[in-house]
Amino acid sequence: MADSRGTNHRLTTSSRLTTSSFLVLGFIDQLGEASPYDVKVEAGRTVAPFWSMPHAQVYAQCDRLVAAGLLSESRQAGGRNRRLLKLTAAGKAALEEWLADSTFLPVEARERNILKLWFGGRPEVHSPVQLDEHRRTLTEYEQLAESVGVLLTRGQREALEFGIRYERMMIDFWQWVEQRGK
Amino acid sequence: MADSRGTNHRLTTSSRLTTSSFLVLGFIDQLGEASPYDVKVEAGRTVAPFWSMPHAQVYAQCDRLVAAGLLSESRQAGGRNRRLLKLTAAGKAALEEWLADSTFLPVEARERNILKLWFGGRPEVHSPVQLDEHRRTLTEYEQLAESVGVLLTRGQREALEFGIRYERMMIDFWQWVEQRGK
DNA sequence: ACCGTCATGTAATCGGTTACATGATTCT
DNA sequence: AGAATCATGTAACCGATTACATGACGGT
Repeated sequence: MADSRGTNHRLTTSSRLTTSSFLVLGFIDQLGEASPYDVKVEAGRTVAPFWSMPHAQVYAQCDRLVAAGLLSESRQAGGRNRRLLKLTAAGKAALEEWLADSTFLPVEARERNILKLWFGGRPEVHSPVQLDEHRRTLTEYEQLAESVGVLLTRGQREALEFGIRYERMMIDFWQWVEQRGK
Repeated sequence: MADSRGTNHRLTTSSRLTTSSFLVLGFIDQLGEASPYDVKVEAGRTVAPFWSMPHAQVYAQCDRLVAAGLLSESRQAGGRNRRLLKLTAAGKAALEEWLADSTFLPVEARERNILKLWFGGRPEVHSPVQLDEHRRTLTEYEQLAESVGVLLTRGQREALEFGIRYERMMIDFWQWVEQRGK
């Protein structure tokens, strides 16, 4: 919702760099050279649980970033005429600046089911479903950590750790909610 | 960002009820009768850390909800000509349905600073700032729980508990990040 | 030759954000 | 009387979502 709140990175006179922009920059940086499709696939494979982006948005961001001179574009000669994107010097600089910016941006939890509790939703209706799902997700993350954990970069492992801790916290929370109902 | 993902509550042919809609409905239900301004103030005072809404959005939602017949509107005779809004039967029904809907909607954490770790941001740049802020917020929440805890409704206390647990989790997480750097 | 999915977009729409604006109270 | 803030909006813009559309490639 409120992606433009907080620090503003100006793109053009009218446009701003959003977190989605930096996602795209970040992936193209990691991949060296990539098509919008590559970015979409990579994003879906990895950070989707934290920050998802429909593919239309990836294409839109690529257009904007090329227009702003943060990405360079070359067409693959034959075949599917893919757009091959690379970071320009300016793009690299913008990404580095973003990565180094430690400004605290308060995150709104946006847990709808907790809002429902606030407004009088019945815990016993919600907690079983929530518990099931969070337990499932936790298992998934823990298996990931066990199987491919050592292959991850430091930052990737840290992000996964966050996911695991988040799920554990949610499980504890919903158990607590359930418990105090008795 | 993606508020319309997941269960869709249809408002008119073209429009949907979003979480913001139910926030407005929920507050007007709690207050009995309220002006958009009352909703804005109440939202800012209470759920803002979980789900904030700029006042322009509150007014827009009120308009939509009145148009959809979920709110009834009457003008205060003298004075500031305030709009007094009440839930209609349909509005009450829509709110109840939402509250009872336990569908699990995966929440994207959208913690930008964790995304930065993913893309190679330096932990030692981020963790001190994050730790400071999360500790501050935790203290705030804990004091709230201590001072007004008993006055809260069950659901409000649960939401606050979530906030406390979230902050604790974040503090533990960033400490873990800091620790493993050594 | 056909079919699925790969890959790449476009169009329409909408909710949300930002910024501007203004009359009504209340306080000093 | 003047200032501050209360209360209520409007307008413009924009990013994001949803849905539609289509050529290219790989396997059978």
